Amino acid sequence: MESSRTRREVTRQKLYEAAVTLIAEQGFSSTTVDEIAERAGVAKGTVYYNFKSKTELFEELLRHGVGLLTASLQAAADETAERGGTKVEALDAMIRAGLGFIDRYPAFTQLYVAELWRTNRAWQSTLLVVRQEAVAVVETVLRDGVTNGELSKEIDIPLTAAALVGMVLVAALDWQAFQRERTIDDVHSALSLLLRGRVSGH
Amino acid sequence: MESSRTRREVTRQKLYEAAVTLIAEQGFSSTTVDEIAERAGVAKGTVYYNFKSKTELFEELLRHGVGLLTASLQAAADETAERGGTKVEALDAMIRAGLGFIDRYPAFTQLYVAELWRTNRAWQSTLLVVRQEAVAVVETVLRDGVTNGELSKEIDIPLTAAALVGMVLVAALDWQAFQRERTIDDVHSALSLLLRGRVSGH
DNA sequence: CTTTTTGAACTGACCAGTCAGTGCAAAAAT
DNA sequence: ATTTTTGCACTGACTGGTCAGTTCAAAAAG
Repeated sequence: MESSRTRREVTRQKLYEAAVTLIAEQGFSSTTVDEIAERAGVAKGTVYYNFKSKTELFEELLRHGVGLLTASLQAAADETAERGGTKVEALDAMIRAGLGFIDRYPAFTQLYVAELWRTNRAWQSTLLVVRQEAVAVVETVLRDGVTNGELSKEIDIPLTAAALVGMVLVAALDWQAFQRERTIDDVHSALSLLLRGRVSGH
Repeated sequence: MESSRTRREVTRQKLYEAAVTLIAEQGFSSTTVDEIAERAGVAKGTVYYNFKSKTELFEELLRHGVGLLTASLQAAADETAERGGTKVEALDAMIRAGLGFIDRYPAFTQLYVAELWRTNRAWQSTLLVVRQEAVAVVETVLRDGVTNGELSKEIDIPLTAAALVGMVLVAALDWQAFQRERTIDDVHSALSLLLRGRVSGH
């Protein structure tokens, strides 16, 4: 049972990995279950032994991926706080963590962005929950920064959080897709400059 | 002849409008040609009379939409220049124009973002061209700002342009999807603050 | 002995694209 | 003035193929 959970775990992981790249490339509907099974090196029957349906496989994939992202953002924020860093430093660390995540799981990010704002989809409610968890991490840091006077009281927390997340997401996807020659540090510096307001002026 | 060209034009426009919302909601593959035809109030054959294929309809839709966006960004930049405004003001005006566009065509924006970073798709090359046109407008303003000393020489133009576009896109889509009660001015102020570096400090 | 996986065959719904035919308005012929 | 022709725009039933999901007996893993 202990060992069987492991075997099952391994198969599920292989299926996640196969599904995430295929769906990122082609979208959910034009990715077939046969393709996923083949890429994972597993029989089609196994997919249905492990997941109720193609949709359920996808929903669990979303939960799994956003869980990793949220944990990584939270860890970056916590480390900065422990070191006694400022909130801007925490945001900076979170940008870096976000970039690291996207670098490690570009397909997942792509797929997440592609699905996030769609309405009328089976997994809409799953996405809503999962998005809220991720955005909440950023919002909390912003709120703390305003409370302790480090950040301007004028900022609109939910909108600024969304804008920051968007800035990182889009810059990173663009980097992956169109500007491969850049290093993660290049991207991080560009975003850091924007965050710290050093674009205009000097 | 005059009237027949108009009739075709009207039908195509109806098909664009039907396709854009359906594809934004459901994605390209799970939107059927029958649905598009029904929503447009025409027969399925009419779709194929007007477009070679479902894919071609979609590609022309992309060209059409991004054309509108690019024109609107360019107009904002030009107006600011004519008034003798600064480059930061021009960027600010472009943010506003971008938000206006997204407000007017939310479905199009959604669909554009969902498709932009997908690889291995039939319309990849169309998207590449069309994206470049839009980003180039922002890059030009940034470049001019650096040249005339108004913007920091340290900024990385392509990455900063991508980040700015991303900030606007994601904040606006989030506004449309999750924060409907906000006005366009709220969103604009939040983004303007970020652009002008007034988030940290005062 | 139980859990998990295999693989192949099958079903039934669904869908992109086709095509023979309709309607109609303007041009040409009478 | 009336009839005939032309061709554009559109129609919708039909086809050939695809794919999610099922079934199951047998094998492998533990």
